[in-house]
Amino acid sequence: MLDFLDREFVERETLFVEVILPLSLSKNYMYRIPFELNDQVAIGKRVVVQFGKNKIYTALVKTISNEAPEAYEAKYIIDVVDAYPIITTEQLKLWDWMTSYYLCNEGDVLSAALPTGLKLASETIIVLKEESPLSDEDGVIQEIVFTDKEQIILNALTSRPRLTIDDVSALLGQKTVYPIINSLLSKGMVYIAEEVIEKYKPLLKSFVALQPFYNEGENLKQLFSILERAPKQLNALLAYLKLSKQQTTISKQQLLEESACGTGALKTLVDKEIFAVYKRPVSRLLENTEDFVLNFELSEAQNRALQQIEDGFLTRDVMLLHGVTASGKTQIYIKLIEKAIENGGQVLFLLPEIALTTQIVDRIQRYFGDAIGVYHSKFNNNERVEIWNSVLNGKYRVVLGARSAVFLPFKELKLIVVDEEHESSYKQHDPSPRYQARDAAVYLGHLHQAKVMLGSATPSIESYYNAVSGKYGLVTITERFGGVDLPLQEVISISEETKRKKMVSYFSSKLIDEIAFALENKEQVILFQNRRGYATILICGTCGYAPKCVNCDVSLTYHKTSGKLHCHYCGYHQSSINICPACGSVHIEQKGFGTERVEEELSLVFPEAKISRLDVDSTRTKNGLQQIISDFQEKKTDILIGTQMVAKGLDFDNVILIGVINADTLLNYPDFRAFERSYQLLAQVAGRAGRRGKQGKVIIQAYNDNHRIINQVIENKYLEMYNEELAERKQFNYPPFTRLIFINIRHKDADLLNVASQKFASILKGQLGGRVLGPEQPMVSRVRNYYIKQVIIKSDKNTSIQKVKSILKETIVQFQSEKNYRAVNIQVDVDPY
DNA sequence: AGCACGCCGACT
DNA sequence: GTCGGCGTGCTC
Repeated sequence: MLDFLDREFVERETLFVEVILPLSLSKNYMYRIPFELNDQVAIGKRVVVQFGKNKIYTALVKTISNEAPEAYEAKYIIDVVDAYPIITTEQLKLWDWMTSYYLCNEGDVLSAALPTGLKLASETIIVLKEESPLSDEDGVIQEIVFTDKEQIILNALTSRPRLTIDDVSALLGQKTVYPIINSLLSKGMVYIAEEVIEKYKPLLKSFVALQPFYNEGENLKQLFSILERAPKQLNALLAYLKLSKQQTTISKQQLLEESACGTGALKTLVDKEIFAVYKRPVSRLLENTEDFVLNFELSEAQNRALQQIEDGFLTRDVMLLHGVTASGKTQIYIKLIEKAIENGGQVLFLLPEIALTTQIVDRIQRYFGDAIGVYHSKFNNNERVEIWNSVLNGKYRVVLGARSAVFLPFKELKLIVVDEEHESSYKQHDPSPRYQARDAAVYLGHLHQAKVMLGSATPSIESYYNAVSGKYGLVTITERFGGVDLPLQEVISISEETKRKKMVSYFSSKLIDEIAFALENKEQVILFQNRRGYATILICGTCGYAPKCVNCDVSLTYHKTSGKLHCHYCGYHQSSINICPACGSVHIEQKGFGTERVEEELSLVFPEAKISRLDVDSTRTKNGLQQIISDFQEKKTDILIGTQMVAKGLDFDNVILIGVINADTLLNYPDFRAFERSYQLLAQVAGRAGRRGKQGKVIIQAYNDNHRIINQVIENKYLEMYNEELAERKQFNYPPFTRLIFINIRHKDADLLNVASQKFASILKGQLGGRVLGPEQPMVSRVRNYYIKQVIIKSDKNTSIQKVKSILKETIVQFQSEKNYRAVNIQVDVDPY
């Protein structure tokens, strides 16, 4: 008896879990496990918990312990969602690293990592009570008086079964709604409930099956005679029997297509209990069953590089492949991927977002068939959940993805490829976690003992430095695949051309001649202008007034397509002006120009040419991007004008000419990386020219035609650029010789912000001395009505960055504990590039 | 994030 | 006066 009780006691151990909630909270919360769920709870599973007064969330179990928290009584978890953990221990380690490295909350990481479909949250709904209490228990009719607002809600509830808090707020046109809802609640007219929304819905498809009874030969024979006088139904039966020889399950859709019997006949068959229709969840993901093995041979240079990479991986975990544009890096990746999956491993292939919509994905997908998954923002929730599960259960051996793919639940990761590793889109700027996916990938590789392959034609200074200094291995390819020559590159001085009156609009005579020549030969052209919109700003020629955004400290950009002035920071727009609102003058001038204007001017010069535009504005609509790209690929367009989007991993085979309309704006950007970025962008743009057998041509127009960066691009001198940049970085204490942390301090009140940021900087300086710079006014000092000040920490290599971060964290806590500054928003951006 | 509570200005 | 906006604090 005692024995039994003892065992019972052990089994009924009181357990507590620490969970991560999908909210930006600075700490995790503890819940108690009810005994009956003890053996269902596990680390990495989701649990349903109540947080606060009535909100329900799914949270993720991080740790389990048998120690009760002392300071408070823990709430019970409500339920366990998953049968198996959906998060691996490696993922939890990656999250921990990200939380401490980028100084963010664990909830931020969780929110970024999990597809929305795996996050549940409840919503408060208001429902009308069936029995309205217009009489009390004694049957006495009571007069209940409603206010107008209460009446509005009651009326709405007669036509709609339920209202959300937002609905009520919209209905009343006011923000504070709880007093009214509470009043209705106390009058007994409504009740409120928390509805948990399951965001992921499996796709159900209808299948058809013959009732088992007719599987007997005799019965089936009889069935034929029964259906003799119903030809359509007989057709359906025949079609079914035919299909069932080839496959085990037959969908309703398939049967209808095969037999052309119509839904009516099928329904009759179901009613007669000859057929049964049932629903089953199916995958939304396209099955790539075609076995499309494309065989290709590596060139000698590629083989050499591959060998060097494999040798390098024997002693190093990270290799950098520096291969000129069109040197065939993708084929090398494919060989590496092949070997990794042959050894039973999984592979993560990171690409910039835009490149995921195109050829490279196609190429790799054809090669690896249905073992490959693609993960990026184009997919909806449901699809993302299915991809997640396919990675988790090991169905996907290879995943191509944008930066967020580092969060997928790999179990046997053996190789990570980061293509175009220099791309700035690997860095997430907003919201937190402000992580750099390339760096996270290196850490992820470390966690899985996987090899990491970074590749680029124009490596970032940091990565190249890591390679040169021996932290990474380095492999270089200097020749293009198939021996295609690098494009002929030429710089045109805009000032010279202007002086000689040879500019037609924004185009030099040389550029115009080359475009004309290309069009005559039915070749394609890309023009690059790194500004969107029509005119950069409008300015009054009389008084100098320029329209500015009402929410941000920037001038508005004129967009001709919409006929409006747009703010590129907050999305604000207003109608354009013909008369200066300050002085009444009609002399409004347009300064600067963007892609829209280039498009318009070019169509005047080449009215016959088919021109399209690739920028954020033209790709905003769904499929807009895909459409523009495929039209260009299929040669439906002759000339493509684009912002830097055209440089990001897009491959076009028939482009013979690239024109850079104005290289100066890039070079003049006030940032220590401006030259590096300019080199990368120009070299990448230039690399799009002449990829299939033909030598391409690149024309760069600039006022600063003698700029060293332009010369280095033209002469393809990456190393020279690297060395000069590195010397500059060393001299002025920039990465890779120091580490940067940006601290953006924001508040709606400019004066308070000034005081607060001064105070914050001085506390920090007290701890970190000269490593702290600022506060300074950033280039754009107000966005969405928040004023911004920036404090920068520049920490040299001899200082422990871990120490700096913990001091920073403490300083923020200390600063925020002061009442006046509690509302001041502080955002930390570690490695802000 | 979202909800309660408490303070304060602007109107029936 | 009272309604509604807004700032502040808390959630295991």
